[in-house]
Amino acid sequence: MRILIIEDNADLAANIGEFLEGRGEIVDYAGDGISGLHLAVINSYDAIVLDLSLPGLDGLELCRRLRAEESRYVPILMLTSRDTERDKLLGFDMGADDYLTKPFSLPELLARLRAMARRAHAPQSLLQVADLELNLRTLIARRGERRLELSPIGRRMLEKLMRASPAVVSRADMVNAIWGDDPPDSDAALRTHIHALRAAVDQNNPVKLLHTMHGIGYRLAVDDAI
Amino acid sequence: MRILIIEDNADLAANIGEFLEGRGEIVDYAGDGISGLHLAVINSYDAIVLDLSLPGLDGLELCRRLRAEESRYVPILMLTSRDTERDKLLGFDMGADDYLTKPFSLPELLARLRAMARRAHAPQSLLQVADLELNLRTLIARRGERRLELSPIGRRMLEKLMRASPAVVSRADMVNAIWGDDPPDSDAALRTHIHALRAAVDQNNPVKLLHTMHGIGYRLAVDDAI
DNA sequence: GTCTTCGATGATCAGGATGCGCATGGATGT
DNA sequence: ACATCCATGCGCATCCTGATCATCGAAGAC
Repeated sequence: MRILIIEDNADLAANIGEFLEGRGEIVDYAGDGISGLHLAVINSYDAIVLDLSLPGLDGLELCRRLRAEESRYVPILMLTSRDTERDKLLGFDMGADDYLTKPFSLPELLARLRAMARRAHAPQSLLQVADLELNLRTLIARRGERRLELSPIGRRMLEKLMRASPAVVSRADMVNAIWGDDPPDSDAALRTHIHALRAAVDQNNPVKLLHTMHGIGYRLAVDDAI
Repeated sequence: MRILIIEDNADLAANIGEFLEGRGEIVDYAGDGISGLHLAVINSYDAIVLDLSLPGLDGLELCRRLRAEESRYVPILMLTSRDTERDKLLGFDMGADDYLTKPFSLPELLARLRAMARRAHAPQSLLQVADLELNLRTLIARRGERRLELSPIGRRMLEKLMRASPAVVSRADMVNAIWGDDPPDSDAALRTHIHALRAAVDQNNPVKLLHTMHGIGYRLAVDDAI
């Protein structure tokens, strides 16, 4: 998952971030509301951790503005300092999906983030394209009866491609989905991973699913599909 | 937006309704399938929230009957109680546009409703001229049943021509559409690409679509059209 | 009306640029 | 030690371009 942390307490943000990164998530940070909103609009996150009290633009206002955007829906988990704040929040209900009162345990934070993200994708928690399927809960991918061995990056690429299918995923979108703001220097890395993914998906199968759109990107679909 | 909620659980319906009204939406209620279907046919909603399990007429059946109507298409979001129910749904696919498994977050429900409504009014991503079509999402072009092999520049030229059809696209416009501010030195490049595009589109077909307007530009249309 | 003329366009091809697949080895973290 | 990731280098495929020659069409001369 790609997660945005909006939190002005640098120590807390670092704590959360290190923990999440240790569990294989990709984390971006924002120290204030303005830059947080900006990042949230620019990029596409699977979930946002948002502190209620922020300098500049507070959590409630940020939430409201983000929901006002007609763009993609992003699950938001709000952090509050005291129970009283939280109760007040529930009355207001500015559009957060879940709440957590400090102090909290990091494993619980992660669990809630995953639950939110899973619900957000609920109808598609089993992605299917032709005889290829990816279970987002177990993270197991299959092509027919054969189970595919994928690296974490390979899985994310596959997920991105399957969600977009049968549309094309541009190289830029793919790079952004995998590495976010910090892509590797050359684009050779993407080529290498595509190569590995293609080997996993299409090897030993006459029906090819992963197609290259020269100069544009990649596309996952049965060849003659629309 | 005007939204219809068909849900027999009065508490849940009230919850959803209050939330949506708090966000400025207009909400109608139905407590069972029969009255829900009636309301849906009489009025014109931007979206419908439909519980799968209903007394009298269940969600699937209601969905089917509503789709059988020759009237306006209404986006339907189906609520299901358990993942198992949802899996069954995916198999049946009775025409709902989206699914949400209880429990769900209200902001997400709203986001999905808005997304559905927006999608219902989405700009056409399939361009058509006679039996020629170009899918802008998959970037696949067809002439009848035959699939066309196009280069990136060929695709952009075709898109430009199809959008303009049946009007003429001047050479200057075409050059600008493809290369922008940095056109090639000679106009030979454009001629070459037009040649390639003509070969792809009109070869082996008595009905020619790509016409040259001498001294003006190019035009994509059936010969005898205006 | 017909012919002539010349600029505009079509057809074709080869060289060069670019994009991409693929194999390999080193770097990194666990 | 192992998996994973990423950079390098090579070779192939595709694409783009410019050159050249053939053809077409509009406009004026007769």
